[in-house]
Amino acid sequence: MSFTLATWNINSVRLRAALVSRLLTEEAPDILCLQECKSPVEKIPAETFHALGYTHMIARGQKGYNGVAILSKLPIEDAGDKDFASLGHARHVAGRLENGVTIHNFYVPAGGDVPDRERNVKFGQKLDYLTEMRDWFRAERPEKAILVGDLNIAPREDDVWSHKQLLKVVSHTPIEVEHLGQAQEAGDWVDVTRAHIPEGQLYSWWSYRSPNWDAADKGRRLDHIWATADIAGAAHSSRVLRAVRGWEQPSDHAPVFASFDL
DNA sequence: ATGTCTGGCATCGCCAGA
Repeated sequence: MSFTLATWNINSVRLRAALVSRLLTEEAPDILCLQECKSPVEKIPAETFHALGYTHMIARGQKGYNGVAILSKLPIEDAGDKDFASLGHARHVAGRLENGVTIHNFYVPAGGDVPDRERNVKFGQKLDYLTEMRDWFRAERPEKAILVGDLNIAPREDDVWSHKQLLKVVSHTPIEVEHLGQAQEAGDWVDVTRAHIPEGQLYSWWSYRSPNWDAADKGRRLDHIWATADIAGAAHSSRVLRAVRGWEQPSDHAPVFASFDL
């Protein structure tokens, strides 16, 4: 069984339903995982995606913030969700394909502006969220699983436009990178994107606040595709669709793709 | 500090979150 999977922080699935349709039409991934849908599940334009062949949707939503969804051409069953750090947020949902592969779709908390949990509650929540992910993976020992999403951390020096200038900026601080690394290690997760693209600067997000995002290229790789070690070797063809960041009224994130031959 | 977006509403201008 072969399939192509994509992950994309859409920053409002209702406002950008036409962009989702365009990606589904032009790139036709078998599975698209969305984050920041910012919509209750019942208001996601599922019929629009259904008409394009995405007849399955598993989603968790809330009013205004967060929200994750998995759109699929392939049959997929709901495999539950977790509310790490007990935030009461819709930040995770899992689906299981007929071949037994589980897909986890995550939206890790952004963590606010100040990288100090004593002064910024949101930063502490982000670290707690990652710690609870780690503990869950330690207990669960996931197999035949894929984890995607906006993890809101750019772990490597070449995942940001300036390692030095971002060391104290939330998303690239050493403590966040350490927490993410522990969660990754606990689940024996392979960073599929970097396994395929090991060299060079690679980003999936460019701030709305920076004009000329393309020329300035002050990006960060916040969006990830991981796979457990048992199936990571079946992955190939990873890529970031940078051009999507240049579409009209875009999300500030570009979609990340990978294919699997299982 | 600034920049730019989003959804929500004690809504038509502001706020929080990112």
